Amino acid sequence: MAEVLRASKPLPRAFYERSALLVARELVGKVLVHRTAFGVACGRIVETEAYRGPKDLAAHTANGRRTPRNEAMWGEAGRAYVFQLYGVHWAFNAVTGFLGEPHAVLVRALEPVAPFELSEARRGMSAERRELMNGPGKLCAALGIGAETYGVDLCGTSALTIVEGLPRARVARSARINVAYAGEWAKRLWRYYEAGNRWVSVKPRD
DNA sequence: GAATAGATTGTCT
DNA sequence: GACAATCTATTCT
Repeated sequence: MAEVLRASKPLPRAFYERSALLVARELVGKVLVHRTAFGVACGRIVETEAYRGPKDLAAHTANGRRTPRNEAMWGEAGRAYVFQLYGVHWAFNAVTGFLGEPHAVLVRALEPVAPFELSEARRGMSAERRELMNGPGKLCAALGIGAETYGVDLCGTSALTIVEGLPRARVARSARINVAYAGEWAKRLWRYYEAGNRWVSVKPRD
């Protein structure tokens, strides 16, 4: 896998300049990579969710809301939208669509990819554990994603990128997680995950 | 494996 | 002041 990563280039901007639903589906199987002074940590994307403001009431950009926090969602596709919730956990999104279209894809779970050392140290557990990066907050902790990566360009030479991954199994879909407040929008099947993958966060009940 | 409760703080109204 | 695109420990089956 390490060789695969070295040979892989970041996904081009054109990849992100499409419907969030399409990008969410196609991100499954790709590999998220973060290089820092401490080393490299990465994971294969196995679960995503699409957020499509201003109509989508589950999105931070619902009803055209635009604040310092969600500014990145209004910007260029292919950049990172990182936010903190519950004051402690970080979550990572890839901005999608065209300029002025505040859409993004939340990465909800990763399958560990070697080298594991840095992720294991950051999470204080072995890569054998299902909990290493099977949730939005957990994967950000494992990869060291935080305030410093806000708005970073995923398509350039940044420390944070997404590269072509390994073949994937069937991609299944379900309703998004923890967005009950969005009413009818919460029922949309905008969560995508690799069928049968043990690293998916919440067990699908489809 | 599944369900439940409590933690905890930045962000926006 | 209310709430949040969550996590962890705990308590069950």
